[in-house]
Amino acid sequence: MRNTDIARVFEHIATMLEIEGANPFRIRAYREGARVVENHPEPMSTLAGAEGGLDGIKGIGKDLAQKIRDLVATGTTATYEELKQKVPLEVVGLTELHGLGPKRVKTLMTELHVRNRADLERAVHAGKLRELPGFGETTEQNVLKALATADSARGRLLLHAAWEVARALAAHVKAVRGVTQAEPAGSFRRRRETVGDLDLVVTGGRAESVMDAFVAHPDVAEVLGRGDTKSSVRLVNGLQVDLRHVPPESFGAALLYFTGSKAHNIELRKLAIEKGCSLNEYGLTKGERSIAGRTEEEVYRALGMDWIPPELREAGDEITQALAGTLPRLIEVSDLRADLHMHTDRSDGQATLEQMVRAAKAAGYEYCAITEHSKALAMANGFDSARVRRSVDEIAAVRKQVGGIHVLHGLEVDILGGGGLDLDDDALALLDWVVISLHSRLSQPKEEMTARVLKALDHPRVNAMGHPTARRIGQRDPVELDLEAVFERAAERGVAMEINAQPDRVDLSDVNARLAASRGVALVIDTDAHSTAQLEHIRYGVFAARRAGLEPERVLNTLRFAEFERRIARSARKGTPRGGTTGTNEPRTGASRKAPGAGRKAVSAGRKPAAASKPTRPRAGQ
DNA sequence: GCCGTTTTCGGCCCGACTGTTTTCAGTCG
Repeated sequence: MRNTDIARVFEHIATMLEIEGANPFRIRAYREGARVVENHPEPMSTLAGAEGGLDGIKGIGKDLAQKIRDLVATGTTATYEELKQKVPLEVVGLTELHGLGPKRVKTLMTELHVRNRADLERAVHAGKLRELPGFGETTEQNVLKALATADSARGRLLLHAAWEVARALAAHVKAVRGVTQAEPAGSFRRRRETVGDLDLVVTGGRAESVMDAFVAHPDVAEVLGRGDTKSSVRLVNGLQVDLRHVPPESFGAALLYFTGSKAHNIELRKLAIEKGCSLNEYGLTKGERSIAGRTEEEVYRALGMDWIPPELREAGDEITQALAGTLPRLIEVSDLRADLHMHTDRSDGQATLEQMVRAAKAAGYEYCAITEHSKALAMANGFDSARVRRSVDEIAAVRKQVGGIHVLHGLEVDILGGGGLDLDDDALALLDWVVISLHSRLSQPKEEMTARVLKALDHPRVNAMGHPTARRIGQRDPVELDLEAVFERAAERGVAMEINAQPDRVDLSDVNARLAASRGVALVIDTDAHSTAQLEHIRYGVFAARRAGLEPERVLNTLRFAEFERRIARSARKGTPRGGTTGTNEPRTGASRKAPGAGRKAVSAGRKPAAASKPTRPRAGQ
């Protein structure tokens, strides 16, 4: 059982207790336990086996430790089983719908005998919700909307939820004697933000041994089918996985075929036909003669084009580009030199300031920005101006404690309802890096929301906008916002747009990031990490950027620190309105592109961080 | 249920917003 699985059980227990009306602090303890487990760098399954392995983990006491041991050993725990009798899991799932919390779900259960989604849908459509105490017509409409939103993501899993298990399965199968290659294909390989199912393409070894190993994997909950070349299973997390065993001479063609997208494949087959060939999952053939199929490169080459990264295979313009040899050099995680959005336990993060900075350094970054919340998020311990002033010294101290990485004193400032910023100008002037974000009043009508964001972008101290559409995949739609207008203004003002890498945000999305780049907007890719473990989520931001076709030059935090400092200082001078040209956002070619990542680890060796000896922000006073 | 503890139980982040009310409950973050 993985940490994420254990965390999910604790989350479920918390919600069940909430519906039952249990002691709120007991509920919180389970929630906290879930968070701690999910973000813990070591697997609970290992720790549970070792004597005292679970001791001293903050948030995990005697009781939860025992439950973790139960879960690891038996897959469940008594409390969970008992609660499931009273509150079915399907009912727990209903609380994930926006606008439905434990109290209303409890009412639905007792008053209307709602036991699952289907019951709820029937009740909503029959107009029964509005009659319930605490409900009304608006709430009924909101539930209807929430059901529709959830529908679009139904049956699909966040890429992050499939990530570990897909890689583990591939490695598991690869370990079978004789197997030479095992690759997850499908939308997983194209790095879409959610995946419906997983296709695993395998070659080498005896098919029978491969199938044996596959269905025996500990994460397999159910075997749906098993044949000579194909088997299907359902995993404990609900994901369906199909494995196909193919001969080595077909591996590339099969990988290509099962990676898709369907539209991309159709375009390729058309091209093959133009050349008098035929393309299918077994290979590219001309009459009886096999032309290519062993590798993807071989197939693409035979069709007269460059190999296309899976992220681009959506039948946009990638085939034209591949034929012309003009595919972009897509950004990679190793191109990034900074993470510019992260929280510590000073606001609502879990790690201390020092731990977070050390983790960023360990991730190989040359610089980073610590960006706590502002005071509008009271529950998150948001900073007011006095707290920001105290923070100046704290940041200075951590720069001394942890050498070898430049630490920017940042803040994630709330955009208030009218477009004002949740921090006064004097305090803003103390910051090196200002990210502005929407966290409240997310249902404003489009015109109001657009005006609000445009006003915020106009503030001269703003460097970037965090998770610009505030969506939560499968849970909350993006805000109503005229993105064209927002990108235009951002380009004018030199404000970067963030690709937030939280797996359930990925915001900007690939599509919107592409639009932003086409309008000359600079992008930043950040994790918004609330723990050191979440720094790894950066990959999901990079995936979106790759799907958007972004080259490293488009992304601000690929710049070396000195260049980055110059860039944000230049943006600061653009504070007063001027005839907007996007020219200053054009990529600087050359310098940043050479030897990606080469300088990162080297920097920590000797160079003293400039920021450490200069606590005031570089652009202050300009 | 966890933590801290001046060891055995008291305290545990709460403000904004919405939609329901007619003074506040529920939800969100």
